Amino acid sequence: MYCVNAATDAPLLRAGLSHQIREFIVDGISTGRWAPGERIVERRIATELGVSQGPVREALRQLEALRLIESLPNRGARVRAFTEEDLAEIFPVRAGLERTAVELALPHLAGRLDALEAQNQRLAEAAETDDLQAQMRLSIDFHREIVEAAGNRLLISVWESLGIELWTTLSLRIHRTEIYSKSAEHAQLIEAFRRGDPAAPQLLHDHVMNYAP
Amino acid sequence: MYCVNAATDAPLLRAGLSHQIREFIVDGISTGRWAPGERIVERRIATELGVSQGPVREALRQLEALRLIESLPNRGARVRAFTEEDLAEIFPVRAGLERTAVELALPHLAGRLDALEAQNQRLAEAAETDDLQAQMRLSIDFHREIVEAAGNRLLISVWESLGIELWTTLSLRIHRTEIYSKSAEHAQLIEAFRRGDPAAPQLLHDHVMNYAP
DNA sequence: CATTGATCAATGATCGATCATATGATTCTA
DNA sequence: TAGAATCATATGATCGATCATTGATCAATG
Repeated sequence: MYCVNAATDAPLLRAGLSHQIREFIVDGISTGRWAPGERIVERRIATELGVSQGPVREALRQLEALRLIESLPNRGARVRAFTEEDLAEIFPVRAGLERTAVELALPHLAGRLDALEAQNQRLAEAAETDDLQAQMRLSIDFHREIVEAAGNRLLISVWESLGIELWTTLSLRIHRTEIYSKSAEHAQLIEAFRRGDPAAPQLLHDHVMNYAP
Repeated sequence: MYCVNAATDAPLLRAGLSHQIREFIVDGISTGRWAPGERIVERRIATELGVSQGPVREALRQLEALRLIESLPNRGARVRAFTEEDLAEIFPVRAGLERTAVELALPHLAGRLDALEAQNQRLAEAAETDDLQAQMRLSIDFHREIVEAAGNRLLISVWESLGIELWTTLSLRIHRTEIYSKSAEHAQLIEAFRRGDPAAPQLLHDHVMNYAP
């Protein structure tokens, strides 16, 4: 059993319908189909994708959690106007969370250094190519590895909820911002972790803030 | 137009149905109607409240975001088993966010000191009573005031998403944990803010961590 | 006896239709 | 004609019903 996207005829497997609808809308936003501030009408999407209103609603709620859209009771959803400011707000929060992550992880980060170095190696290799998307993903993976090393599930889930990858992608497409994925900086961080440097949390914090616009 | 809770006959206004259902479930969890680990069946609640499945689903998704329940695709939702560990995980995250908040707020926190002192005054007064719930709420309000002073909307929303009030209430009811709402400590913090003490962020961080179990 | 496959009940996921509200157009009144 | 009242339309919110997946039960098989 499957659905068909009326526009592209691409078959969509049933499992995780709202998930797929979410991807569809994200794509529509990042390609500019829906301009910032524009309304997103549940039923219109439902009709277009050949699904019903329910899954679309769920998708919109998920996008609201990612701060990609705003919605008011009885008045529907609209695409947020991502200003530079919106983007800038992410960095202090992310930096603060990752600083905490290192504080928590430092005791048992020693056993994870291999994974971090492997990660960073891949980033260094990708830096040779011009696949920005891949560089970004690898760079984020490096940070994710650290956050996971903290062993605090809430911290991970809060960090993931920032939707860093998504927002960075949008920022690339919409604001044409630069990406700096300096594996050299990451190497320095790894060294700090290795020697259990008490300044390591702050080092990572500042490293993140350096990305900020 | 209204619905009636079949159990209590309390009329529920239509507006914000999923909101009210959420409160109903939260209440059921905190009073032990649903034990930790127990399944929460969408249709059973829907029938009991005389509503349909949709709003119940939405309520459950909200509770999932608050980490009060867990749910798996096609397998429904169950009450999380809030261990001491779950509770403990909140504190480092909260402490990290509030440290960041002070870092951001410090420059323009001077103008907000009055509000903070008023807040803390109310807490001091409530400490005379034995209304723990009120003390907790006031204590949290003090911290919220600081987070809001940072002027970073994302930070606020992430901090709010921790559901500190809810979790503290549950912790009170389930684990019978103590609450320390030391307005004296808050007064010290205010002093640090007043003199723009660069250690203020860390002071708040440590203050929060002192609450941790 | 353990394993596999079929069957079935429970229930989450989805659907199509209806209800209710917000917004804008239209009419009415002073 | 300005402002209030009324109506029409679009659409979010909710409903009742159906589809599909899961997990349990149990028979058949090796």
